[in-house]
Amino acid sequence: MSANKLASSTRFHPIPLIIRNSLQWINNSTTLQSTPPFTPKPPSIWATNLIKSYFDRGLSKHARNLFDEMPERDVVAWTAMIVGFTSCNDYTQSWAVFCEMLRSDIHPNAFTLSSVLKACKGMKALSCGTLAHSLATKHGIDGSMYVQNALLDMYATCCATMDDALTVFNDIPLKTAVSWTTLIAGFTHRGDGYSGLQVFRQMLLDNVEPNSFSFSIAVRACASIGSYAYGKQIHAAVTKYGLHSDIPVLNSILDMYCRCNYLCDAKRCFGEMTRRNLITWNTLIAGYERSDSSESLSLFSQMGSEGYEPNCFTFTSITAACANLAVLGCGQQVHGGIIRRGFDNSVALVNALIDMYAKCGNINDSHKLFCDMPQRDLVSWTTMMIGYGSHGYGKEVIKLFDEMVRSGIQPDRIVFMAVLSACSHAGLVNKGLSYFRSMLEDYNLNPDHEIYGCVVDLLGRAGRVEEAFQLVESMPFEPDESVWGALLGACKAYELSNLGKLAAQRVLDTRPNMAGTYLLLSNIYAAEGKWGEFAKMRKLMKGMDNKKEVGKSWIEIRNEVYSFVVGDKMGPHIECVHKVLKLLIWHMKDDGDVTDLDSQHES
DNA sequence: ATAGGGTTAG
Repeated sequence: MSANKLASSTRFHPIPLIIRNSLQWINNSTTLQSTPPFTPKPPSIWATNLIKSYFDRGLSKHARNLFDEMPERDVVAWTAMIVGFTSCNDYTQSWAVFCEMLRSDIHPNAFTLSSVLKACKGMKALSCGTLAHSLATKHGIDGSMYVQNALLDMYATCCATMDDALTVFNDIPLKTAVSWTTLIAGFTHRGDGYSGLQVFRQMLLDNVEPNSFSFSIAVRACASIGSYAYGKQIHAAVTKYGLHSDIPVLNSILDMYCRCNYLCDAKRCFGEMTRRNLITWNTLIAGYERSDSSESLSLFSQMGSEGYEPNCFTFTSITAACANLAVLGCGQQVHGGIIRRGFDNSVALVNALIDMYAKCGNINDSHKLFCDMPQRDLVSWTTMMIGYGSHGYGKEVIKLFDEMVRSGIQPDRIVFMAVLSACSHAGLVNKGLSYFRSMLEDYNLNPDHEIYGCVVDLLGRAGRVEEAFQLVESMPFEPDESVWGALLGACKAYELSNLGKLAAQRVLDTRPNMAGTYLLLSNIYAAEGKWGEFAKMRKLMKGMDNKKEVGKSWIEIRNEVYSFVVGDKMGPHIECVHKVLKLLIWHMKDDGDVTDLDSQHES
């Protein structure tokens, strides 16, 4: 029987474990001369061992039943329960067991507190964490290194700032690599990779030897600030330290190269890995999804032929890849694979499917998935709103927003961007402005550059360009290129050349390489008949990489994707396309319903 | 018999 078969046959029959444990005990007692061979271990030790084994197999119910039947339960047994629930990510149960333990007058030790602090971290429950902290002080075990590191981790994860975590860190007399790594992770996981890297540097200056854990989080910090230069240096250090075959470290290096947009380095790193796991593949597939979705799909099939089973992470990236490519047929097949594996209970994955159907033009399927969800998170609502918005259903977006707030979910900046952009495209200007005001008044959210960009776009599209300009002037911070860009778009559409030139100049001040801006500017000059200026702009554009500025459209017909740009000759098919277009226009005129989606006026 | 930090999606 293979090892695999053995594992699966024991999964639902835990009895053989007892036999295995007893054999182990017999072996131990016969080999160790100092232990009397005929004294059996107390039953509570047997039971505690068994509890741990149950949890290792995910059988928390069995563990709980056994624990309930134990006549005497010491700290170790209680702690094993707390550790077990935490390892199954059932933090609430873990905390409940801890409270039950306190009620039973059992004193927690350092093992118990470091474990329960991990549960507090998992629940992000600062109140529980501080209670555990005071108990640690009360029982005089706050000097334990394990407890100190766990406190540091809990405060870093649960608090709004790093202040409390830093206080704990500074009070640790002997800072080990674990303490330093926990602090680096604290900064990095809240998005402050820069501080994370500074702490890593301080760790090296303090002559604390970094290990594989420290390296992987330091590389993650580089990825989060997009620093290829630091990332590459740390990669070199990893090789020097002989950690070039540590899979998690290499996975984070791979991810760093992907996020810094150095796909060549990523592919080389991947090729040099002698050992890989599922995360390795998922990292590369996710990396390619962002910049080369079709390559991402071919990596997916390659992964399958090498015998790896995709998980939820894999499918999320693959679904996003189908969305980016707008390949409905492929996306539907992926959806089938998700259902077949029972992954369709994952909220994140359904969110990705909603986005995929919307981007493939199938907004009804998006809505059906959204309605059938037993649970929705903020991303679900946002994705559905962006989908409706991009299809021109402005009023549906507003309905969804109100429904979301009623269901008790707090909106964030991204949701407001979805609402504002939907209002902008549907011409619901006043409605959009009232949402803009309500952001700060009702939800205490400070509008940032992107939000101002949306509002400028909202006003600009409706032709209220003067008001848009006044808004830009009254902004509490310096407008950036997203704000000026929105104004420029409006100036172009309404042929306001003077303001347009000012806006374009501002965009170019901040982003001198934006080919699209030169294009808009050159068109303004062309419209004015200033052909000398026009030629100058076009000449400036020539030298730059403006490949990404070309707006592409594509359509999937019989499993083939055809993409085309404005004025494309599209080979032999173009004649046929024109005929179909003519027919479509004729039908639309006949119906008198051409502007159906664009005509949602404010009521 | 019970305890620590790291890597993948949205």
